[in-house]
Amino acid sequence: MNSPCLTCDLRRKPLFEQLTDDELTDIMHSRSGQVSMPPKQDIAPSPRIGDAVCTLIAGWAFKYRRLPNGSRQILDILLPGEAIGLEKALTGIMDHHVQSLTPVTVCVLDNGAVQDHLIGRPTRYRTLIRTLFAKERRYENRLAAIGRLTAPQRIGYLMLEIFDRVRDLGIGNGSWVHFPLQRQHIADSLGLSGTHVNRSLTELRDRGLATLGSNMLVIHNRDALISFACYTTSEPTGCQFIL
Amino acid sequence: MNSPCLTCDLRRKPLFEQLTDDELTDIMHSRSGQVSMPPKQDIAPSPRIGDAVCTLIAGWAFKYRRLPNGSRQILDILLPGEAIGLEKALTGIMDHHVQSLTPVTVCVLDNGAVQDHLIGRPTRYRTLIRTLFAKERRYENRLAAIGRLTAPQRIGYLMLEIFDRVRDLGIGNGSWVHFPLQRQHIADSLGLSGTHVNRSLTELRDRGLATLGSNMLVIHNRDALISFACYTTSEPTGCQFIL
DNA sequence: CGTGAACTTGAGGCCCCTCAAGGAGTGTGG
DNA sequence: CCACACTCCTTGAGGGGCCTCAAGTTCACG
Repeated sequence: MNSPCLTCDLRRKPLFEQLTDDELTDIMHSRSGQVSMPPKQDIAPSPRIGDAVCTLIAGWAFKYRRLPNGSRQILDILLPGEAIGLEKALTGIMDHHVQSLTPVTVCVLDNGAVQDHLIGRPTRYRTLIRTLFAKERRYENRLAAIGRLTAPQRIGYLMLEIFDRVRDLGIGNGSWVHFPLQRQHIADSLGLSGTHVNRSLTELRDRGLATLGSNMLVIHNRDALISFACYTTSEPTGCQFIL
Repeated sequence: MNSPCLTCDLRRKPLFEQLTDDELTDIMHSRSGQVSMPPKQDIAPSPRIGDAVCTLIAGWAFKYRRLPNGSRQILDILLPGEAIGLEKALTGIMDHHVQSLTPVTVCVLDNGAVQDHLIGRPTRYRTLIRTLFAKERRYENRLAAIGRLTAPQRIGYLMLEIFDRVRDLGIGNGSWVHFPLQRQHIADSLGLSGTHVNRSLTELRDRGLATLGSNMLVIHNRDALISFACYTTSEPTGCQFIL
């Protein structure tokens, strides 16, 4: 039951910090199970998982918040390897929801055990801090995009950001990637309306920059799209924290 | 020359982590000096400070980025106690500028010494992580505000956020605070134009919510403004990291 | 008193929103 | 096999929020 961590392919990817045997054993012991869910389900908080920490090991999800006026703001897209609810374990606060975008599988961990895991492991602290700084940069980029770019530019920015993150994970293939976000997800990520996202997508296609087909994104001219969307290409973060 | 840290009033404020004598001595030794600058000057990177880490000990500043199309996006307002350039020391990357908003004073530290300071001090690591999570929440709030609120709502949100941060620092006084942001600063923080900020300010005043006078913000009806601006009141973060 | 920066106010226009209806694809039940 | 429902995508029309450009006003400062 606790063996999967040792043979987990995801951890081995060069994007992530490579754990020592000691660390791996410790994580394994704090693992309480594995849960799979269909798309469009709230992962956290949820009846099945509560507000425990978990690691997304397969599938896509997104972090979002709902405003008093009913609208939804998507805060981040979550890819395999990302921790869900870590802030709940470490700071006691979790003021957003996480919903699955595709079928997902998560590893559920024990909150207290995660806190204990970090104690006495300064390397892990340092990696977590680097990862948090990287996320801060991503938020800053997003802020600049939403605040200062037009709709087609924002969409181009989102495309490039996701494209690069998928590529860094090592699951990209040339100039196209799997892209399970619907129009409304893009809209809620970028402060737009669903219908206008659609119009902007045709503009991106007509300009020969990128095409969004059925769950598939093709980038026709990366350099042109980068300059069109004012994209700041981010150098790989070194190693990313993973639980 | 190195004694000021021991008598520094800023560190004693309850908002910040209280350092042990050992930690304080260590910080003192990595201090290379103190610099004062007038408003509207770039603090980092700058000829006088380079890209060294420093702590803002008096005055207001802001973090910003300039886009290829010439526009400016303000990423965050910096208040006394905030570290400048910490990401440069810990991750090697610093892709924004910091400019003074009022006359400021910063304590300049040695980059390498700051890295060494953290090693072997898990409590400081933990505080830094909590502070980074808190900043992540602030960015998420800002993202939701810019993405999903109207101009007057966004401005109300910014007012409340700054008001609360100043109050948490212990330098607020009842229902008004010093507020050195100009129209254009507000605009560049919230993805608006300077002229429209002005129009929105008159709306906030006409609604009896808040008035922005010469470098002074008065909040007339806090509860009404909170509900108008969809503000999520943030519980104090416990203790904030300070160098 | 002249100068420059910031604030204020107006006019016109565009980007994006809202509302609405139709089309395409998919799963379900008869 | 087809009708039906449901979701998502697409396209259109109209309107409003915010932008841009521009001129006038206030204020600090030399």
